[in-house]
Amino acid sequence: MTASVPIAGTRWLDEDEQRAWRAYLEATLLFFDALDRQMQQDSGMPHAYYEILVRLSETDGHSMRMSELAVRTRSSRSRLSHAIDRLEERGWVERADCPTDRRGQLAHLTDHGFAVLAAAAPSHVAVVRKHVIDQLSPEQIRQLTDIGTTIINGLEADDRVG
Amino acid sequence: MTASVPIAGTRWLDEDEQRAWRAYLEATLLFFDALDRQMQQDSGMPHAYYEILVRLSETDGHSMRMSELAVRTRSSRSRLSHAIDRLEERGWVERADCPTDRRGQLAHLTDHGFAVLAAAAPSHVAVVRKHVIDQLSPEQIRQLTDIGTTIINGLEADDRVG
DNA sequence: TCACAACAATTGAACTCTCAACATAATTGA
DNA sequence: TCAATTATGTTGAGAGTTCAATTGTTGTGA
Repeated sequence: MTASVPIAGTRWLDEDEQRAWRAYLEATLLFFDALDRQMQQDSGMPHAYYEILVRLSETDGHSMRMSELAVRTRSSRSRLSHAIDRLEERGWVERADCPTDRRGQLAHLTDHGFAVLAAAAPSHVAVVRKHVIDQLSPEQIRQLTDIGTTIINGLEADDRVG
Repeated sequence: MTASVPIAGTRWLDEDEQRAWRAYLEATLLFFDALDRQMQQDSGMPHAYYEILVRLSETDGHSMRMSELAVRTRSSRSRLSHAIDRLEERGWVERADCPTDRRGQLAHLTDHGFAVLAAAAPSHVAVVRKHVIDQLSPEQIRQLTDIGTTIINGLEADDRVG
């Protein structure tokens, strides 16, 4: 739908906006498909699972509350819960009761999980570099940081309001 | 995994690159989740289906070959085939034999499908505007276009090679 | 012309994600 | 103190995606 189909009250995208949106959309569709395919082939897990392992590996004790982990990985609680099920089946993560809140659960990265993460990391970085980072100038790296941060802030503000 | 875990031959991301990648990743995870949720609530379809209808609506005759439609929507053939199944069940799209190639199939947007698309468009544009376009300056809109286009070109070149 | 490769599209199973519903525990405030 | 509210996490069903295998068609080179 374009500006040639006017509907009262709708501000359509102008040509520049349309191009930006399509470029962002298509780049993202293509890249995330490529990323997931590569992660699946090289490391036997989807990218989302890799990010869970990364987040756990960055903490002291390689453990984190489920709710905290969901926020950090930008995941829903339900998605995380299912994902941790799969990761537990593979022995990469274990669940433990939270000592300070009986509702809580801790996700803990096992030594095996850490080894799997370490093995997966190089090819993951290689793909991100090849298709994103190394394609862009240092200036564009800064621009992408600003654009991404701005979008995140807007979405988080929106979240807090409704 | 960071530069603090050196592995021979791997070029890790430096701090600026790391920030850019995380900002892009998280903005995209948050935004596409929000977009899909909104599309599902307001229009009863995932964003990917909306894009299929848009592409069909942009052609003369509201028809396109499956393979062509797959390329334009940055979709796999399999994904598209399943998606068209669902869209056909709802009466928004119909399949027809291709007159020039007996292997081929045409996807055709029905009048009902077009009406559904027209009804869905305003709230779709509103979300894209709210969370992306209206958050960015005209300069950032240009930057995002360039960044996205660069990434697309790299991925397409990679595709042609291997 | 014919065998063989490449192309177009589909299929079904396995997997991931979403959504709503649920169970349990902590917190709030009257 | 205790009922109502809020928070944490899980579950199962339904929906979408992926991957490999399959069918049928077209193109190519000997």
